[in-house]
Amino acid sequence: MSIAIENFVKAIYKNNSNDAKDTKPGNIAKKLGISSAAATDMAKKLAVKDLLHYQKYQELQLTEKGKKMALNVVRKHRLWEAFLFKMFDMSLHDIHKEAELLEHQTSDLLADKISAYLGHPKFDPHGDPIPNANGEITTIDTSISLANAEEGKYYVISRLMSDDKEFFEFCAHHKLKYGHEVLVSKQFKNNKMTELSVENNTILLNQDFTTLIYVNAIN
Amino acid sequence: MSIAIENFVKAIYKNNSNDAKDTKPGNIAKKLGISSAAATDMAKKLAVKDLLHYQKYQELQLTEKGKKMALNVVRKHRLWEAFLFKMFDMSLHDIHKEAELLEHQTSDLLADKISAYLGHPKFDPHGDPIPNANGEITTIDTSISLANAEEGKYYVISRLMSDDKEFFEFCAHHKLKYGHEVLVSKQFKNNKMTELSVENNTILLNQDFTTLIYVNAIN
DNA sequence: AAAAATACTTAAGCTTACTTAAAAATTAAT
DNA sequence: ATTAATTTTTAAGTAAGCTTAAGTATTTTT
Repeated sequence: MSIAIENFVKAIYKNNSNDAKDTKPGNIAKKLGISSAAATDMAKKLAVKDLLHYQKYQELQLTEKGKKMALNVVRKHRLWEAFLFKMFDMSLHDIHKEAELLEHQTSDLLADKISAYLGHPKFDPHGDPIPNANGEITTIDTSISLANAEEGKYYVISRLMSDDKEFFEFCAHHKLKYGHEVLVSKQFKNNKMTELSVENNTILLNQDFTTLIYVNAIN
Repeated sequence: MSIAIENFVKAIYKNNSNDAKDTKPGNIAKKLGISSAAATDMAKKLAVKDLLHYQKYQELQLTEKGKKMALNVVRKHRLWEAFLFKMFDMSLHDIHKEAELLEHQTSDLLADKISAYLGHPKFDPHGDPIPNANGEITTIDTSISLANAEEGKYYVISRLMSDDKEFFEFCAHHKLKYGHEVLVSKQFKNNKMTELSVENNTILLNQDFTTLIYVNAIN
């Protein structure tokens, strides 16, 4: 299957699993940076290949086959992220960009070798779960976004859900990294802002960022 | 530049540097597994991009720009080979196949990281020289093919010049590996065959293989 | 519930990277 | 040095993956 197809199927998968779920061609097109006409075309083509269900004007839905393909690509992406992160001193954003390319040119064999070398990790450096060789995600995500965190509580960062360069630069600069501890010092509910304490520094985040950072409470 | 272009330019480069030098479209086409019509088309296109010189019915010649592109791809290929060879337990042929794909999806940045991690190696696991970041090969190859080796002399294997699966399986099975020592016990000049002694075993090679294995004399 | 805005689909067309089949040039052979 | 064989080129055509523009359906707004 082509890179375009893999990316299309992956975009639908990520759209379903992440935020809300407008999986109509237009929204997928936006994520992929193509026209919605192209997305409609592709959707029809993939329906014939039994990778998704397509009905005019309806949401796109991956078939089991499509979901499996998406998870296989996601697996390779996240394994590359984990591997590059361990091996080389590169920014999270650079690692993401490399993984975005390498994921399509990696045999299942090599993916398994990487996974074994890393000790079959369950999460990548963003905290995203890594599907196993069968395309299954066995971990349960109990984390919540910072936007929904409770004032006065301590949390551990479990996920940085983005692929935006500026976001990662911000996070790196303010020590907002996977596994780090933060105190939610204040929630400004009306203004949808969150005040954090990280290693003696105070940071004020707006909703654009608080919805991208997921955390687990320390009990 | 596309994968097709990178592979085309690489094929010309390898054809020039390796064996003789029929670099007419038909021969390049054969190496790439495409029709010669397609190769002629591509040659014309690349001439416009100043990657090679094209004149009807003449040999294709890379420009400086084309050579640089080829060497950049070759560098990435050989770095991946060296890297995968070091990290994972995979056959030389499998490593070659992975590198063939990864070479086109690797940023210069990542290539440099891999090179640095490996201590800027000068050779890959086949003994092929690795161009530096400027596309220069600084090593001098003094090796000769087994076909031209002298009877009764000891040699060290310096290059396995192929990408054929059976060839590598044969080499692996008979301990014909980069850096290993061999004794050329007999040259059957009329039959173009070479008898080797490798770790107490005797092997008889025909010309198909002796021209692919390069060695350096032990003085 | 009708009008306006938005979004999806269709249609036509483009580029890349191929193909096959025929025509033209080169190379090899007698 | 012709003829024959081979190879290269040209020409026409295909499929993938896009584009823009126009048409049509769906949503949203009032």
